[in-house]
Amino acid sequence: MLEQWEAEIPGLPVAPIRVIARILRAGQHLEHEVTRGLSAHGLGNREFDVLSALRRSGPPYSLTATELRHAILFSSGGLTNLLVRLERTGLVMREQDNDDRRVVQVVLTDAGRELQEAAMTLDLEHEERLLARLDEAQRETLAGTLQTLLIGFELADTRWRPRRGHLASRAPRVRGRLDSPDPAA
Amino acid sequence: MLEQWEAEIPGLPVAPIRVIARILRAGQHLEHEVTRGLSAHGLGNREFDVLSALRRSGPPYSLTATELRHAILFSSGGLTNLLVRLERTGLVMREQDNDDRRVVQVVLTDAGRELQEAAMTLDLEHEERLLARLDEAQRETLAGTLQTLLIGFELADTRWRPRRGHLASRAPRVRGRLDSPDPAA
DNA sequence: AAAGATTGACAGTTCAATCTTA
DNA sequence: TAAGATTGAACTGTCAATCTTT
Repeated sequence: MLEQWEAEIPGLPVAPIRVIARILRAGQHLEHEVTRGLSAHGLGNREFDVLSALRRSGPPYSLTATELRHAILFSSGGLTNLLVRLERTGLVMREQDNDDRRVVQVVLTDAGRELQEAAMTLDLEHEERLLARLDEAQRETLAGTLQTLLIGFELADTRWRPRRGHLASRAPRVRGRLDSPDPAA
Repeated sequence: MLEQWEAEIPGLPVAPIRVIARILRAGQHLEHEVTRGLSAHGLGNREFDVLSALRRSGPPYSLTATELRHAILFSSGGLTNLLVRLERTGLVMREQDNDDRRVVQVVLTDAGRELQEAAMTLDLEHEERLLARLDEAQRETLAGTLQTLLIGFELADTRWRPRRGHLASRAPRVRGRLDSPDPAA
């Protein structure tokens, strides 16, 4: 492809294509593969992302709709639809926040937690296979470089940037929620 | 995120997430950015991909629908719709192949070629800015590793694999087309 | 005013079924 | 029989407008 451009339009600054087009194309393949794996559980990619975000947030497995939007880079309306679907299948519940009645708390149900864990187990094996061609050093470097890229994107992109914390909250606690009874502590 | 998983489910083999989730997320950001840039020309991501594939194939700027499907990883029906849109706006033309009347040849019009070149100029500048945080060595390594990943995907995925050539034709010629008059040679 | 969520109109994608040609 | 392309149904996503709450 790069050879084609060089032959057609010599001197074209095609360098960024090598990185960006490949990320996009790899992303397409990966998304397709992951989706295929999840379909065994009747889940879509986005549904799984929501369940996973809730699961890893720890008890009480609850996040606000806005937090979820940032976690999965989704539009406001799109998330509402997603949550409606998940609620209809009994995987999450939506409830109004008592402190600020504008916000919706999304809570993972037991069924949702079980499904997420089953799906994740298979998904991780699948992902491991997809990376088979890379050795440990390559994965390490790749992960690091992507991290650098991502930090730039998330800082620059005003669309998804929350006002407080989120990316900045890499300090002590896993996720500082104020109202968690946190019975497991 | 990895810290959250480790805290919630110790020992979970989350390693692949570092790579795969980041590729997916970076892909989302990049797709969004590229789309934003192209919208100035009234083009979508996929439309631009089609025009670009045609442009870089060289004179006579013509590919079959199936070749385009592989170039942009698209479903059969999706491509038809895409081509209808592009034809309606006068950027490509579809014509039946004379040798095999099942196949459709897609030809870039002059207007399509001009629009592609204008859009690409801006897009490359934009992409360059998106990579600003990476130095030359990082880009080089990243491109190489992604290449390794992609080769694995494209070999394994029966969905998009053409019967002859395509990826396998990394030998002498850029793209071995049999019927090109190739006046530029 | 401004933020959070929802709604409805709209566009784009995939999938399965179909048609034509090899 | 099979391959290439098209069609139509169903789904999913974005966007702009709206409603409620702060």
